[in-house]
Order: sequence, then structure tokens, then C-alpha cells
Amino acid sequence: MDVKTLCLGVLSMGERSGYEIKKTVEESFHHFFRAGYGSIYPALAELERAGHVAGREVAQEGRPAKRVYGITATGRDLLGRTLVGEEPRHVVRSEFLVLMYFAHLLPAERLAAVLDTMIARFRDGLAADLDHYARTHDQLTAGQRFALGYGRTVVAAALDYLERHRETLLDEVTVSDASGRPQAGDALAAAGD
Amino acid sequence: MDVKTLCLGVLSMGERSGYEIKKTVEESFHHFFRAGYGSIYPALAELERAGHVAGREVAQEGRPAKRVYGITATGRDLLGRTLVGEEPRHVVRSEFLVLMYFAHLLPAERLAAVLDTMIARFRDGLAADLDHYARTHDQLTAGQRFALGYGRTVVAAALDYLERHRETLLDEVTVSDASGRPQAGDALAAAGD
DNA sequence: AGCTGGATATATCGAGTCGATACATCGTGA
DNA sequence: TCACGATGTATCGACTCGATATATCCAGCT
Repeated sequence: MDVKTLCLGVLSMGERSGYEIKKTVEESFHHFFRAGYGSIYPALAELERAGHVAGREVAQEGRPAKRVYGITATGRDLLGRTLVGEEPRHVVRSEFLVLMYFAHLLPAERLAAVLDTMIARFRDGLAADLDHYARTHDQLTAGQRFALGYGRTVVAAALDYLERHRETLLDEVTVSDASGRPQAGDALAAAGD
Repeated sequence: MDVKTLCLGVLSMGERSGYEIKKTVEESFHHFFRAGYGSIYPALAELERAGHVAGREVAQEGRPAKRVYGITATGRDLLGRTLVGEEPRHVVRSEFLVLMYFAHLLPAERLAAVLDTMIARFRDGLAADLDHYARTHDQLTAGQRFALGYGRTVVAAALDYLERHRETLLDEVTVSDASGRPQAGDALAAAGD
């Protein structure tokens, strides 16, 4: 599934501009999908060229004019066929966990800082999520509640893991650093070659 | 962090060919990172050009010759600096959850099939993971145990959520379909193309 | 009055990634 | 013998990401 399909899906819930599509994705798909303008605008252009969406200019007072897109009948058809036809992918790409995998190459302060950053990020994300859910949950479909609930559950589990293993990891890494193995900070300081 | 850094990291654990790097990533980073040949081979070529890794041909009997790379001193230095300097990203891209978000556009059988596919995938992944962990856990560093444990915990939480909400979602979607709203399967059957 | 920062809005470019594919060698089992 | 799968290197097009440019308007500060 590419951003084209995502746009069709969002537009199936109502007319939106490119900017507003990105806002919707950020709010509703926060935990499991993202899309930048560099993907959205070309996708919209291609969809319009193919007749799956129709755009029209909308003047606004107090802010720039926008181009609002609506999904067409063929667009709805394409969306249905794409959702049925593609196998469901689910990919995690975590540079954070790669960093943790190589924790023994990091200075202890850096390790602690990274851990704290992620804990804060997950906490904030969860709070924003809960807030968004509370404001909208009575208008959501079963599928929307399911997807949002999944994200919330998984992030909560991740946060819990981080909080419960932070100290242990920090201790173990410090101990093994102290036991003779050189740490990256040292190597760096000595690296003068 | 790009695949170049990933390669340096893997090579810091020992010499490997491009093919073997991919194997290592699949085994050890299964839950949180992946890299294809289309990224690994160019990364290796660029790293060698810059002097961060050194490659040599190794003949093998009974299988094709391979080109094995080892990390150099400047490579180790670059790895340390990169791991310290980059902010930790963590991105999930789940077409599966987008699909669930739009569950009301899916025929019930398709929805059930997608759910079952994901449950099976997570179950298998978890089993392979447990197996890999059991075979290697006494040689792992604290950071490696932490990263692997994170992956295991999060996948287990996801699997649990899926198993506990599968029936509910299926019921709710079926009910709302029956209550008059047309479903994608109908639209598709009527579309005649 | 003037200036800055931030939200709204569209658009593009280069760098990097992904998935598919091509090619080649060798062992194993039908 | 012959297809298949594992090992191995390599590349190409399509797509995505992140940064950046441009522009308008409001709110708040000096």
C-alpha cells in the first residue's frame, strides 16, 4: 500500500486538501503510519490525472486558498479493490533499538539520554493519543477503535518495558565497561589517528 | 541512521559478506530493522571506497566465492561517532493497521483472513525469536538482551491484543454491515468491471 | 508602526530504501 | 537428470523521506 491508497482512504471520510490530509494522518494514524508532503502532493496529482479524485480551489479569508479534493466513484472502487487485494504489511524500523543493540559502544550518559528521550516521547504520544481518543471515540467505527487501541496497547507495553529495564541496562553496561572493556567514549578520545 | 551505519555495526561484531550481513540482520534485528541487498551492497561499496571497511575474496568449496568485509580503525571511529551523534528514530509503518482502520470497507471474510494472517505471523515470529534467544542468550551483551527483549515484549503485547479483540471486531463490523450500510464486497460485485 | 514567529498552504529535489529481478554455482532429493 | 533451494553478488525503477522554498495572514512583542 502506498500513499496513493492512503489518500483515497482519508478522502473516503470526506473532502480534504493535501495539507489537511497530512493533519488527519498525524492525528489518527500517529502510531502506525506517516506521510510527508513529498509523497502526498504527487499522489494527489496522479490520482486526479487518473480520475480517482477531483480537486477544486477553495478561497478562504484570513489564510491562503487551498485545493480541496474529493473521492470519485472510480476512486472508491479502486480503494475497495486495493484494500482487498493487497497483503497486509507491518514494518518496524527502529534506529533506537539498533542503538540499544550496540549499547556497549556508547558512553553511559549518552545511553541514559537516549533512554530518557524515548520514554518521554512514548509518554507524550500516549497522552496525546488518550486525549484524541476521548474527544472522538463515540464517532469512531469498530475498525478505527481497533486500530487506535492496538497502537495504544503496544506503545503502553513499550513504555512499560523501557521504564522497567532502564536501570538494569544502565547498571549492566556500566559494570561491563568498568570490567576492562574499552567504551566508545574512550576510543573516541584516544582516536587521534 | 542508514544502512551504512548498520553494516558498520554488524561488521564490528566480526567479518562478514554482504549476504551474511543480511542473514545477521534477519536473525538478530528481526522485530525492528531490515535491509535488502539493494541497500547493503551499495553501502558496502561506498564504505570500502571511503576506507571504513576492507573487503577480500574468500574461495569456498561447494558454494560460490564470497567477498568478506572487515571493519577498519576509521570505520570503528565513524561508527562510534555516528551512534553518539544521531537522534534515535523509531518508526512503525503498518499497512495492516490502516486496513483495520478502514475495516468497514472490507468484506467480513477478508477481514477475518487478514486478522488470522497477522496472528499467525506474530506467533511464528515470536517462536523463532524465543528459539534464537535460547540458543544465544548467554553470549549476548546487556544491550543485545535489552533490544531483543523489547521486540519480544512488544510483539507479545500485539499478539495478545489481536487474539483478545479479533472476535469483537468481527462481530461489530458484521453488525454494522447488516444495519444497512453497504460493504465494499457489494460495491465490488455490483461494479461489473 | 514594524518585526518576528507560527500556522496555513502548495510544491519540489536529492538522497536513500524497497522489492523484484537477473545471473551464477553447487548440493539434494525426486 | 533435472528441478529446487541455498548461497552469493549486483542493479534498476518506483517510491518515500526530509529539507527546503515560496507565500499569506494573524498574534504578540517592542
